[in-house]
Amino acid sequence: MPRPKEFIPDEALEKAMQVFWHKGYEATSMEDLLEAMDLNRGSLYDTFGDKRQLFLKVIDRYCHGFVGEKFSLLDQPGPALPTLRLFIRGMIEGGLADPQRRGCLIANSVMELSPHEKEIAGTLRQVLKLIEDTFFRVLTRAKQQGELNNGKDPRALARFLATMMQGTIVMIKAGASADAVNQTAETALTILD
Amino acid sequence: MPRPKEFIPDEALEKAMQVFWHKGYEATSMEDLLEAMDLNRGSLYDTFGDKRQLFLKVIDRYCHGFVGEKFSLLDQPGPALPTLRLFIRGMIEGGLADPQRRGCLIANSVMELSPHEKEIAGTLRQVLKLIEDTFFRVLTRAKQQGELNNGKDPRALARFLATMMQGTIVMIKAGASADAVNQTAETALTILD
DNA sequence: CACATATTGGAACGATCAGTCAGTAACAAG
DNA sequence: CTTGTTACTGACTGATCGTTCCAATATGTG
Repeated sequence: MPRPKEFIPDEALEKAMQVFWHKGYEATSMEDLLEAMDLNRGSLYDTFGDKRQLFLKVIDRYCHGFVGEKFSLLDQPGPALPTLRLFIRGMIEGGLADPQRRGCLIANSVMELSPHEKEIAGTLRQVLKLIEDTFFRVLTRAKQQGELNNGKDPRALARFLATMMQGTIVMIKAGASADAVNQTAETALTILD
Repeated sequence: MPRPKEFIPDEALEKAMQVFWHKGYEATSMEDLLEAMDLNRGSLYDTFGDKRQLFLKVIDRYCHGFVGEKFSLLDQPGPALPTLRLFIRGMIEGGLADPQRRGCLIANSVMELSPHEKEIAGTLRQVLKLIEDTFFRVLTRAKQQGELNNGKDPRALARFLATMMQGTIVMIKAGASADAVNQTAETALTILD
């Protein structure tokens, strides 16, 4: 009996994500979102709540969709360490290829909001934990398969890789050259040897 | 003959820096700045120009004062590598000790503004280059003094350390535990062995 | 003491902010 | 067709944004 929506919520959420990713939370106005999502105020507020709630939904989508999809590659059986290396190089290549240098929505949001928005900060911390844990699993598997030196600590390495990724994102956003970023990544990866 | 200013510009700039550091550029209002700097609109605009110009002055101050001061320790004669290790550990300890977890004004600004504000982005890139070059000098010195393995590349390591620092700042802002951050730092430092 | 000058305090500007709401439109069930 | 339920529309709110402007004020010099 209700009148059907004239938009697909998930598609609208995708558009909202692009805007937040590109401009950041504060710098994104509801006007921006309405235009990008191609719907009107009432529909937006009815469907997604206010700006913060919408943003939380966007973060959730980014986490489960974008991040989850990419990182699930690491949990597939087969050689662990080479896959991990390829994954990290691919991640960096992707970041460098973006002409807008938007970096990573998670890192952007941590830097902009974590100190002030406790609820959002909690969500973001969970995502980072998820990333660390994925690295941990693949490193543990690498160790079991004899690909990783037995003296190495998978937890420490997982944290190291996660931190390194975030640092690389900062450098990419700062405008570092592809050469410098790649050299840094290769330097970091030597720690797995 | 003119009436003297009732405030010390440099002190006011210091206050402005604290606000920008804590809240970020967009989220800081002129109202916030007026209150913190304890002066009135006319004086602020006459002395520092508009918000962006004030921010550039703040960045400049942060770079020459805060960053310059700390990093100059690395250029002093004596043992290079141990000094570098102490420096990095001290940097991280300082970041963790800040109850507000403000991170680093440079990194914060890169993440918030670099993609959109070309002028500010240029200034920030210069500061990061300055940091990388300081690491490069100390590593080169370490190599000359036989403290660093001859096979190591000072430029690559300098970039690595700079990137690692930025990543650590992200993690600190994200609310990572001191243990995790310290473990990560120690893992990263093994690359100097 | 008075002049010249820069600072000061605050009113006011238009623009934009996030969010609200009453009125209209569209669908499905009875 | 009527009715109930939801979605869309767009004008509107009060607050806040960065910025401008000016009269009042306070100072050091002649």
